[in-house]
Amino acid sequence: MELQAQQPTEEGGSIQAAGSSNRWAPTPPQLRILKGLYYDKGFKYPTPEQIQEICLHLKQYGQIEDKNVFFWFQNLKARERQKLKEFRNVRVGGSLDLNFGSTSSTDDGRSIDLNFGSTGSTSTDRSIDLNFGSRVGYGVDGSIMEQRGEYHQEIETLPLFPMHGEDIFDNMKTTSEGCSGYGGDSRISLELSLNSYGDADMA
Amino acid sequence: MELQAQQPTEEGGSIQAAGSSNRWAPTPPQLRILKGLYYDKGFKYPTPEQIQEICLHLKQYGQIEDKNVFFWFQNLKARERQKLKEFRNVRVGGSLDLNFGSTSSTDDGRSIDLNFGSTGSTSTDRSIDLNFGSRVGYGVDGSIMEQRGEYHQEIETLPLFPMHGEDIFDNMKTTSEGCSGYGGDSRISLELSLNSYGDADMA
DNA sequence: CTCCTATGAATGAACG
DNA sequence: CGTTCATTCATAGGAG
Repeated sequence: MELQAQQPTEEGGSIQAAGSSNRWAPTPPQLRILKGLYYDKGFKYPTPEQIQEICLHLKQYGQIEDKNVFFWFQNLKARERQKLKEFRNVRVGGSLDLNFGSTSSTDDGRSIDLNFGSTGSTSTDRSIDLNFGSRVGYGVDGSIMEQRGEYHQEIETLPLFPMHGEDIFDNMKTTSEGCSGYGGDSRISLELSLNSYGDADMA
Repeated sequence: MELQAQQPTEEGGSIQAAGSSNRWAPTPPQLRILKGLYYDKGFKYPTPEQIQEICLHLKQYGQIEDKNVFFWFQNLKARERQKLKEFRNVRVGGSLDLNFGSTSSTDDGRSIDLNFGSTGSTSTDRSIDLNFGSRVGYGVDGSIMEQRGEYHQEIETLPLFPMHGEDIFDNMKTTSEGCSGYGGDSRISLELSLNSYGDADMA
């Protein structure tokens, strides 16, 4: 939801001059850095803080926002995983020794030039059925989730509907785990030193 | 990649009614109601009972289950919180060295000038956006992430198979048989008489 | 110009 | 609850 008009108007200096494309596109330098982080450093799970830092630095090379960095990592991870998964399906029972880098994280592996299934190949058939079977039994009878309690910051007791006053569910999880208590603050110092990353994009 | 069965772009909307996708997609009316509850009434913490009732009413506008409502609220809350926290304690100061040996690191200081469009940030932000419907691009304001403690950094233990298919809802009432005590009395009258809440798309 | 691919973006679902 | 995964939508840019 939140389908808001994403007119880059807010930003005086958008990427492109006159609203050409509303979509962010990484500039070569930005791409180089991002790839460097991901492949060379194996940075696949940047924390929000790191994302901000990365974003800040990338701003030197062009307009960019946190979400762009966020999505970039998310997409890259997702796509790599997706392709790997497909491979597994293809080589079902097969003895093909696909010598792929196979998620060689924290090392090299940036030579991931997965290029298969291009142009009508019969195999690429992925069945997205993880034997769900009964699709979870959350019937209408009442699927309870973790509802912490009936006190928040301010219960407005909105009478959206009469609750009969009768407590139907008197036993929910009540997961009272005071989770989210990290408190820790470890400054990670990424000392990247790569200097070669085909600025000429890939392919 | 693989050929994605994309909508033939018939209607403006693109909701694969039922049977197509495994994933639930709110129909415009449902979305309107949900948003109305969340933004208009500030209803952000529905109890299990309320979730069921909401779900029940939303079924008039399309297939939907409890968990959908539950997730919808959860996601909206989470995302909204992310955006707000983004502006707070922007303690950058990490040592993220993004200078990959090239391109003069004109690090003229990391002035945290995250130019986020909507920097309102207030406690009562229940009027975030209700602009959708005119499918003319979407995108969001322009900010995500939040800064919290970081716990996983070098770990990238990717589970071979996330494997889900487990009943997310632990369970529900087990002995409260009285749940159906209001057989015909279930006058769940939600005040879903919201005003215009951007509601276009296909219906 | 049309078709196709790569990829940014959005969001439902799920994990810990 | 915050974060991550999975799936899908939409579009810029290249090939034909």
